[in-house]
Amino acid sequence: MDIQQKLNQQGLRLTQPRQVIMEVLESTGMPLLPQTIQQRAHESGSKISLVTVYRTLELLIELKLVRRIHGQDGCHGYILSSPGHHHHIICQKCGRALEFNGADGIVKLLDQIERDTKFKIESHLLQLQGVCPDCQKEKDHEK
Amino acid sequence: MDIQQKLNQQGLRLTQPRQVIMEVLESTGMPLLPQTIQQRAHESGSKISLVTVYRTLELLIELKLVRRIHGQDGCHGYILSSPGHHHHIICQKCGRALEFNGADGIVKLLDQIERDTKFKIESHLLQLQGVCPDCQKEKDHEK
DNA sequence: TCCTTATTGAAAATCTTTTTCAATAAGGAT
DNA sequence: ATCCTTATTGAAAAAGATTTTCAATAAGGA
Repeated sequence: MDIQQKLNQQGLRLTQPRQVIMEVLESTGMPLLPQTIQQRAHESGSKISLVTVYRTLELLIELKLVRRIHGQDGCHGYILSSPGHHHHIICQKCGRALEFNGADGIVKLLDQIERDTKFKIESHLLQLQGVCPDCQKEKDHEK
Repeated sequence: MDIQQKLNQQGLRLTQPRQVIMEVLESTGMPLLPQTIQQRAHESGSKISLVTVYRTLELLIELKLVRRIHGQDGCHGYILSSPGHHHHIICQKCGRALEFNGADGIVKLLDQIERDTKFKIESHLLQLQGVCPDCQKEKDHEK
């Protein structure tokens, strides 16, 4: 089911701005701030109000097409997300993000924590920072 | 080394407002918003400017005495943190937070992810939500 | 092509966080 | 105990981020 259908299903419409915002997010593999999304849209020839960016992101999050990414400082970006449960690892150098699921490792970890803490775990937020393979190579060249 | 010493070490001072803010955080085991911290301080008889709350939190984070907690909505709270590396699990019912480290489970998980993604992992953000033992009991009573 | 109604954009409102600067208070020196 | 230096505070203002309002526009079914 594509986005068009997802929207129509709920009486919503696939509009120009919504398409453009999706394209901006698709063309970048990294978390973007609402401001940045607006800029990129402008650069590619579509003037979109910042208000619309906010509204669209909210919508896309509901549709599970986009996720919020948290920085240590609290400021957060938005990134396209494929369906299903997974997490993001973000490169400190180039900013690109990669999805991973690490499914069984996480399940084991959560089981262990449930035993240790006696909490019933309902949801988790896991986000990694590191250096991607490409940027590791560059680092080597510099030396 | 207590907070007094930590501060003096850097030419900083342990002031009334800083003490009060620490007390507020100590007396609650859950993440609080800056606003809420100010309110609690008022309630216990100390009028502190919101500006001071922000500044103090920033300082306490540098001193590793406090951590930021991220909500799904991006709005974040601040919570007291004991030294060392660990994470927080937050109860959805009562809001209380518990620290855990789950050290080896996490190390294994990160190793696995490094192998899978070829990223070099530098840091991670892990935060859990669930129901604490006490609130699980209450749930049973209701039934 | 028309019509209904979801959507957009501009401006204003709201909320959060940071900066500025004069007044205050911590804590070492006397 | 008192003085002095300077870190810290609070009030107001600035800056930034996000949301609301409302009239104008445009999607998509009839």
